[in-house]
Amino acid sequence: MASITEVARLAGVSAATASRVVSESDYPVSAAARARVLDAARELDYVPNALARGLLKSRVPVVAVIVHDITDPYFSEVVRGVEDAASNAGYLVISCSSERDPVREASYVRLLRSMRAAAVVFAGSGLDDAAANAEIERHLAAMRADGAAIVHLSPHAGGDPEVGVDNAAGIAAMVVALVGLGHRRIAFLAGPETLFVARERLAGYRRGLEAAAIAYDERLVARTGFDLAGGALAVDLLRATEGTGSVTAICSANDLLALGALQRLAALGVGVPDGVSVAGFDDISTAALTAPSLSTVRLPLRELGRLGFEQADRRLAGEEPAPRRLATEVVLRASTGMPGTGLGSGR
Amino acid sequence: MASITEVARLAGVSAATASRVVSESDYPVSAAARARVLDAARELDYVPNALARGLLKSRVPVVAVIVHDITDPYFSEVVRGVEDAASNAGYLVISCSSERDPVREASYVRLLRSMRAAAVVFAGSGLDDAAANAEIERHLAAMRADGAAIVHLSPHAGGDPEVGVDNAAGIAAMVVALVGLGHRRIAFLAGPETLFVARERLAGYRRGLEAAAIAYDERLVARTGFDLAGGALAVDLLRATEGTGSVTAICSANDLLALGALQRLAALGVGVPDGVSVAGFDDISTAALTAPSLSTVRLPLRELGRLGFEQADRRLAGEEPAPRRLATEVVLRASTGMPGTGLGSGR
DNA sequence: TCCCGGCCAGAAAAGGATTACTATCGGCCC
DNA sequence: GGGCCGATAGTAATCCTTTTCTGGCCGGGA
Repeated sequence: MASITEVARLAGVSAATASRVVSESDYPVSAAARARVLDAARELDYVPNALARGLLKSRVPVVAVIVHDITDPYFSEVVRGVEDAASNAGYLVISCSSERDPVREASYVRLLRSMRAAAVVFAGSGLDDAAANAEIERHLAAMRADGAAIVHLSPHAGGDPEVGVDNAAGIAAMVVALVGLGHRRIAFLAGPETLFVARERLAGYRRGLEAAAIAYDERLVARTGFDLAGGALAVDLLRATEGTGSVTAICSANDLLALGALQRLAALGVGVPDGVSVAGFDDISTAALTAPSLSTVRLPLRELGRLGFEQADRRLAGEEPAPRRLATEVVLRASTGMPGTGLGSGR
Repeated sequence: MASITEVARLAGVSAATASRVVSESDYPVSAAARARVLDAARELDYVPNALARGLLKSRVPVVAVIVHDITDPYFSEVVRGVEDAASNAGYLVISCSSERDPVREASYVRLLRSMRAAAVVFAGSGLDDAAANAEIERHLAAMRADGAAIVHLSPHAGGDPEVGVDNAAGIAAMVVALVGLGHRRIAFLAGPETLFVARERLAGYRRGLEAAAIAYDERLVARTGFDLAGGALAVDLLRATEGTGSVTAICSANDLLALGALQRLAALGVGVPDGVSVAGFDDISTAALTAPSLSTVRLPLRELGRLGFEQADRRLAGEEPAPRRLATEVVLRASTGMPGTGLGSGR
């Protein structure tokens, strides 16, 4: 591969001049020299070495997105949003699936630090795990000191996200919508307690109940993993609990839980929504494809990613942009309806 | 951020010695010096600069995956497979959504070249677009000459993939399975003609018909985009064609097409499978979640990604691994059954 | 005529790590 | 005792680009 030196030699100028031309510096270069350099660069198929450049600038045009799992439609959508904005700005996007494993996450962040990534966007919620967060925070501090931008899209140990959605308000709105349909016994699939975002959503559930003057009943809250399997398990847990037969609606902290519940309910012969109504949260692309199609709360995921990059970009430019909070929207599809026969029905 | 020089100074040794310790070279270093260097590195929170290292080695521990769209479950699954294998080997994964736009793809490859990515894995099928492929090929040639590994997981302009599946055999097997259920009039949603993989799958459809001694009928083949919208459109196209009312099964070149068809058929009031049977291809995670759940051909997508990285890794190690072909498997779910009332039924 | 400012070109240093090469020292063989 | 070898340590070159600094040259003002 040709280097700037070879381009300079072919063009009959110094490396400095060649560099000024190809990197579009505003240092003045005569038109003649400029043309010769451009010709030489084309001739040699010159592509600048981003590593050499990065070594000097202590930053390489790469933004990383830390997700829990790239195959989760929630995260792939966010990553796509980051990528749309980032590629316009000439950045590449690294995606890291941490599987919610703090050790993996830490080793990713270390690698990103060693690569001098310009920015790190944390798409997933942080975990409440002090020991693990310590190492991550050490790396992040070093990166920040070095000029990198760190952006969170979900609540985390360090506080609120720079760009995010109002999770509590979103869930509360769904609870209110369910109440509007006539439901009074509404269960909640809460996901894991260690996840900050899950806590916010649980708080939203409580707030929604409060707004409807319905008493909070701990027995109606199922805490499981944040995925399909967790949703199925939650249904079983709920049904095994005393006093849940009269539940007519299940509100979920995310779509995957709701989808898992849907599958399990179908297997159990509980109709949806004529037995129980089921609502999700996130509006991942699959939600509209299931049968019955899933009522949920739409999060502008791609937009979230786009704004996440934009926030990072402005930070890199030395600005101090204000935090952003995006609006959510309740989307009622076929999985919710008037109160039915209840969770206790079916086989 | 501390450099190796500072570590060396604190340890009271030369940079060379410090480097030999932290990079685990097999050059002999006394136990005493080694311990002092390790202590100093820990003390200074030293993390080697991957750019400096990469500048020297002309390669950075990054593997890129070129996909059409990371939000397509097919691709996110493949990317995840690459990542699983790559992160074990200490690599980061860059994903690039080209949107099947050759210009975008070319600019991504250029960026990867400038970054000295160690490997590029093309997850999606190539497009038959000579002009666009020329620039890409120029960059790839330079990267290969520089020691990078290029791996394709789908057929492309340059020929067969290094790791891939037998698309034709997979589709043919599904056609045979449909024939086994009693179908004789089987339509095919082919996707775009310009996509190499779509051509292979169409060939598989013809081969399957041939095996069942059914004449190929061009009117039963719908060529559209490779996504949900394409599937819906294909149903409309088919229904607008003379002589398709008797079609009892729709075989699709990928799951997204089949899912789009499913949605459209539901809207049209054509039952599945009692009106027509619908079959997909790929077995993306959504396929099992729809209603009716989608019969399809399972591709080991994650495994494909894993092996793609492994192939790249072995190439980087100087080996010349043999191409791999992975087996596919017909998965019959609820969207297929005995021949029904036909595509012409419904509203 | 002399000096100064503007324009442009180039030399050289810096950024961080690796490695080929050189150097030192103790010990061993003849 | 001289020469040589093995084990370590260090020096310096190298990867490629950017940028600061120096300097040449030309035109214009005093």
